[in-house]
Formats: sequence, structure tokens, C-alpha cells
Amino acid sequence: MYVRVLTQLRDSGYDVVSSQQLGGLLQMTPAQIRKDLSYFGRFGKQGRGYNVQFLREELRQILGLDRKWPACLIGVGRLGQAIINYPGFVPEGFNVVAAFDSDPEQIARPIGGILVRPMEDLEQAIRESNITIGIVAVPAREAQKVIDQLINAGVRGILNYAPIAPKVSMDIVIRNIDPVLSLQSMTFYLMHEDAIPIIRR
Amino acid sequence: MYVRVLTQLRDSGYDVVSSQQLGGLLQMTPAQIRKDLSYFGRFGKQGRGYNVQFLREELRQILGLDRKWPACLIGVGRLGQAIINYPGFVPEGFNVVAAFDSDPEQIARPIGGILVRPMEDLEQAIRESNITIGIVAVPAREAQKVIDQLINAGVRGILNYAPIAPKVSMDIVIRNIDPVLSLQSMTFYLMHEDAIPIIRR
DNA sequence: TAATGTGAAAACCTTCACAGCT
DNA sequence: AGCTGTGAAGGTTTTCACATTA
Repeated sequence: MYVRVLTQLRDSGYDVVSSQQLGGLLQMTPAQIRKDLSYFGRFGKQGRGYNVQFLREELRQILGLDRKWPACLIGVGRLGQAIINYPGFVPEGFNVVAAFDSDPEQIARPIGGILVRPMEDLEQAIRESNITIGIVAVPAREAQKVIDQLINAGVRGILNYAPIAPKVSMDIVIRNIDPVLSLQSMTFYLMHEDAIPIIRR
Repeated sequence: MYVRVLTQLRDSGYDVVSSQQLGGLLQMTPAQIRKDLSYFGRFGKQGRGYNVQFLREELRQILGLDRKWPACLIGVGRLGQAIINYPGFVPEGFNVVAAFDSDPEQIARPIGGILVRPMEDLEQAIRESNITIGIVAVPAREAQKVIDQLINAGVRGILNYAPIAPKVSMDIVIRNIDPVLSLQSMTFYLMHEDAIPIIRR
């Protein structure tokens, strides 16, 4: 979110930004901003603030957002096709370079410029294309199995679209996209407008 | 996640479950499970554990998951169409009962069993159909405006698919679905396998 | 004057450990 | 014997407040 806001600021012509202003944009306190940044370096100038362009570049480098991250997709059903055709990944360096499906009907079908391959090819493709991230778009009942296969094949990051809470070891980085869970985590607060939703995003 | 795990347990024929077992399934400590539940009531029996069916019903009621939550969709582009046709919402009580788009070309087109309506109809439709949740699937540059319109029209919960951090007042409940941000929050840990990713999901 | 970077304090959250119930 | 519910302890995170510097 820091990088995103800094990109916006840069594109709006800002050269310098204070923790105060960043806090306003990110809905955080200025103290939080300064503490966060202080863990990674001393990026600011007292009396002035942070150089937008400089801070943005530093953070992009620290977070690894300045490089390409090849990914593979498992499952080319409705959701999988939407993912592969989603234009938001490539400009941020996330490139789906291979797609797999267990359904023989789907194999060799061209989707979004790549050919769907059988699950047997997984390990080889991951090694060949230096794939570090696996995107899981298979039905819930197959998701844990597929995630295990991806990890066995050498993937260390998982973006999981299946509505389950996958079990993975501590050295695997997993993020879940689960719209139903997101909605279900809102309803309590919709009923109790007096309750303060601490977790806002 | 509690409700989901309890549903699984029920369907697998379990009658009782301990905080120990729940902890195993949810990757949490037994103490955390007991503490969480204790904030809402005393659902367990000492020496025995929690009755699966009973705890599930209680939590569903507390969280408001035992009722219908009519929602509306803004933006019927590629993503919006995928959302409206997604079969996972309805069984959980989240029903998209109205769809809107600012593009006159889309108006009155039937998508997923409902007619696309112009933005002017928003307030009326929200009142008529008791809509409490708005699902935002418009381009980033329009998202904040649309969210403001939804809130003005009376919606209190927002499920936002646009890659922005919307600014909303404290009494609005918002959840963001942002796959790119999810990927971007993984890369640091993919580079530093020694760093412990505290935030795992 | 204006804003950072940072120890210290305050607030918050998780885990421990055990009395007490089944 | 087994497991909950819960004060107290232990950790972690956020905020405060100010010395410091441009």
C-alpha cells in the first residue's frame, strides 16, 4: 500500500511527502508510518519529509517489487480463465507463464496465449521457467492436494482462490482470495453498527 | 473460519470437538480458541468439549450468517459478470439482486438472471430491495466515486474489487479483494526464506 | 520552523496455568 | 480423567513525546 500511494503521489507531481500526509492517505497515524519505515532504513529528512521517488524506489527494492515473478496457474475453469485474462498482473511483474489442469479435455487448449498442460508436467515446467508462485483455481475438494503438489514441485508462494484454509508448513507463503469469507466477516458489524470493526480491510 | 470447520466436522459425523482439535484444524493454539469463544458465551462442557452442531448454530447466529444478505453489483464488465455468475455466494445467503453500470450500452442487458440498471436507479433499488451490501467491480479510477454513491444511497458494507484503498468513514464495513496486493505482500518473504511471515493469510 | 527517528510508555493480544465442572 | 473458562503473566504492537537535524 505504501508503494501504491507513493506511485499515485509521484504521478500527481509530488516531490516530498510527510508522515502526516502519508498517514492521511493510508488511514494510519504518522507515528505508525515513521516506525514502519524506520525498521528498514532512514529514508526521511528532518524538517522536510520523505522524497517520494526515492522512498518508492527503496520500498520497491526492499519488497522485491522491482523484478519479475513468473507464476503458474492450476485449474482453467471459469475462474482460472478469468485469472489468466486479468490484465492487472503483468504490469506488476506477475506473469502466468504456464497453466495446468487435471481434466484431459482441457489439455493443449490455448488460453490467454499459453497451452494448458497436464499435471504430470508440473515439476519440469516449474524448474524450467523458474516459477516461484502457484495460483490455485481448482474446486475446494482438490485444492489441498494441488497445493501439496505445487510445494513438492518447488513452489514457495501460493495464491489460493479455493474456499478452504490450506495447511502448509511455515516456510511457505500463502495468501487466500475468498470473497465469501470476506462477506461473512462483514455481517457481524453490519448488524451491530455500534461495534467498532477493528479489522477494517 | 470457525463456522466452516464446524460444518466440515458436522458433515464428517462428529458430535463433539475439543479446543485442541479445533486448534489443529484452524492452525491456532487451544488457548486462543477457548479465549475467542469465551468472548461470546460459554459454549463448551468441561471434560467433554464443544457440541459441534450447537456451537455452529450459535456462531452462525452471532455472526449473522443465518440470514439473507441482499447485495447489489456495480460494474458489469468482465469481472462483474464473473462475480454475478459465481455460484458460491447464493448458498451462503449473499444474493446479488440488482446490477448497475454507468455505460448506457450495458443498460437493460440481462446478466445472470437480472437486468442491468442505470446508476440513477441506485438509491431507489437499495431502498426497495433492502440492500445492505455493495459489490464494486468498476475500474480503479471510478471506484472511490462509486463507493461514495453506494454509501450515500444507504449501503453499509462494501466488497471492493478495485485495486485502491478506499476512504470510508468508520461506520462503514469494507473488505478488499485485491489479488495483486496479495501477490505483492508475498514477494518479500519469497526472497528472504529466513524471515518469518507473521501474517500468513 | 517543521518534521524525522526512536527510546519509553501505553495499549493490546496471546499464552499459561489452574480452579472447577462433567 | 479430561477439558473448559478465565485471571494473570508474558509478548507484541502502537502511540507518545522529544532530542535532533535540515
